[in-house]
Amino acid sequence: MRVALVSTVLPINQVLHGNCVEIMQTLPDNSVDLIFADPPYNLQLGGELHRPDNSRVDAVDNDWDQIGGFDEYDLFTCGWLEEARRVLKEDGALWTIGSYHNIFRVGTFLQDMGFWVLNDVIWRKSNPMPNFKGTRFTNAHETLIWAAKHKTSKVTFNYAAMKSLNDGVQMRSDWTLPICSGGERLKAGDGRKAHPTQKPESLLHRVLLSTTHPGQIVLDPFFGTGTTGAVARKLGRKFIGIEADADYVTLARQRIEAISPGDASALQVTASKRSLPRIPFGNVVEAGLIKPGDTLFCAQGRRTARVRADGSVTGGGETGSIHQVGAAVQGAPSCNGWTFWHIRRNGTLMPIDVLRSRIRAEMEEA
Amino acid sequence: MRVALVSTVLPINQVLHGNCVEIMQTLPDNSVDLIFADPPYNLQLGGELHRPDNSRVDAVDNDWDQIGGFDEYDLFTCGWLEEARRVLKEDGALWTIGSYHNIFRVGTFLQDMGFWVLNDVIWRKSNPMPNFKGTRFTNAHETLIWAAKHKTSKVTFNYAAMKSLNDGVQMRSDWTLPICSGGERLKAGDGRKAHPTQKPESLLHRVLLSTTHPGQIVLDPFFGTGTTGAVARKLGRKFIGIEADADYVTLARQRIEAISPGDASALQVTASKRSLPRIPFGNVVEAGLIKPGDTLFCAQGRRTARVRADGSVTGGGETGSIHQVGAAVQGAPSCNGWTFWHIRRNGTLMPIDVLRSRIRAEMEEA
DNA sequence: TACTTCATTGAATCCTTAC
DNA sequence: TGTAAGGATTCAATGAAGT
Repeated sequence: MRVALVSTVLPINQVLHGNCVEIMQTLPDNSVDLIFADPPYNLQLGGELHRPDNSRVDAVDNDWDQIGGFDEYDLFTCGWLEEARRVLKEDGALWTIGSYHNIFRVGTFLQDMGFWVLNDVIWRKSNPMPNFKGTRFTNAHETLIWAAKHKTSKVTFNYAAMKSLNDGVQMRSDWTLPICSGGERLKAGDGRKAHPTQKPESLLHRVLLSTTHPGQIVLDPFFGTGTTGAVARKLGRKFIGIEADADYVTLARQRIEAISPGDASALQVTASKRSLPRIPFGNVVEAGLIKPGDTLFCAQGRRTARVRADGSVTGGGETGSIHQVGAAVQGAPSCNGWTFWHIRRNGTLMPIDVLRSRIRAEMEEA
Repeated sequence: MRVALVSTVLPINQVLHGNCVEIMQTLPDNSVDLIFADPPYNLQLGGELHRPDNSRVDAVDNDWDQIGGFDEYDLFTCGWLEEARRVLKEDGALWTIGSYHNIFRVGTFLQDMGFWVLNDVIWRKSNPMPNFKGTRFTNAHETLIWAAKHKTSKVTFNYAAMKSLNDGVQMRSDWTLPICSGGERLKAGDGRKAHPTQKPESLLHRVLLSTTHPGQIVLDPFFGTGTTGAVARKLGRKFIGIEADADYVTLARQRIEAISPGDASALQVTASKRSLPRIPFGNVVEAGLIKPGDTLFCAQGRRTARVRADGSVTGGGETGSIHQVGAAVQGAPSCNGWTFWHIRRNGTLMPIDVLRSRIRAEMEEA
């Protein structure tokens, strides 16, 4: 048995040729930010599944063998998932994709291992292959699972960017995207499709844009012809690809080589407000934008509070922060004082958040 | 231990009160044509959740949904699935529904027991509850599994009826249907919803219409307030309902009693209006038709904006949607960005609406 | 009556940082 | 580790109330 040598230098932006479990064994613990895994679906095993002794798993087509088939598939799934989990950073997350042939099993093992499911996401194919025999519903979707390494992991989620990508409404758990075809579909030398299940770049675009920051490292243990790497390069993310098939490795390397990496300025996305620097309300008073003794109003002008020199306010018999008093006067469990309270300027009410924005802008100029 | 007495007469069109496993034990082998099961999802909710307007979300906090950890839930799942399988005819099929909390486990056990998955079907909710805290994708769907008792079972599938229901094109594995609300939603005496997870009749309509013939017997072991029975009666199918909660049993009996059987015409109201699908500008970026960093021009070429990876654009000192920035650079109150903005292709300017049309065309090709 | 506005609500594993 | 505090966060449908 081969002894894995753990490297200290990550093979960034490389396509590694070999068995994904063995190669992941050479990577250190807690080292990648995201994993995207598109494992074999246990449909056409295509020689990609092997038993621990390296004998090939034969295709099976009766009930008894089918259950045996699940056993083999389950072993295979646990194998790569365990290594993937070890390599993943504590605040990292994993995406995997599959169909009803395999996704229930992958999802169950994920949960049993302690991964924390954040969403299951449906890729609705706008142009799926029909069911030619008319015996079932058109199999028009695949299922992705987005899961954190732990329940407590602080994963990356670019909420505002997703909302922006969806014309200003919250992105849903079902994504309608066309399958990979046309010029995007890689062809082999004989003009036929190079890979049977090449994923569309639009799918990876959404995965990487939503759950990574530029510069973060994405590991794809079933790299195929390198869609993950191609999109990572376009979006300024780093990747590590692992692929067992030598032809695919060659194709993927050529494909990624030909892509000009996205420049940083074009990769700016809508930032979430949570990531902006925190401004205490006292700074607004200190800056003279509001004076001690000034009155704050709610949007309707019916509730009021009085500003004090230290940035606390008094209203409804309470004294405290703008948030605490805002919550108190409404009898609400919480309140964002920045948007709740207003000041009167030129006869109209203006949210005090405008003043915070002014201070933030001044900080930018410095 | 209680000894189950197996009856030879099926309790057709009855709502049985009790534990579903114990009651199924009184039913003979191979006796029902279809099973529809909506088991507890075992949601593990934290504390209270409030909407941005500070109103409290009325969550599912019923005892019956708290099964325990994965181990207990798995035992529970195996228990009802085994009995369900025994009671099912050899050519019968089972539907079950769930979310990512439980569906992977149910699906895995189904497969392990020898059920043969025919489709997983996605119920896309047209009006789901949003993710109020902006921490994940809107959980906008639930997953159904349709599985035959055996791989070789000759199950009922009304292909033509489904095609007709879908305006003459093959029914897909994703179904867009609204959640249960309005007059259909059963209310308790206090005017609040009687059951936290009542399913829409449109969903059961599609399930029963697609996979049963009139006169066949449908068993629902988690009957709740009886949606399965109500739709079965409307569609001329027979049902057996089992429900552990006495209040739900009473409500279900009243509900079904009030339905005139075979009155299917009342259900023909869910026909979908076909309007042009809304395409967010972000889809054009994801599809690679425009790249992050590309420049948009107005028709005269004098105003420009720069495209970002999340589908927002920057121009005239503003960042936002194509519509917002289009309005800003003109100093106009509003703007249709699809017709205002152009891209340069082969030396000429072309409205970006052309790219939207291209995406719509791909979606139509299905 | 027609239209607008506002309040309500739905299977939800729903915050983050500093002390 | 827990606690306290700042402050970020919603879409579609229904129905009642107001104009």
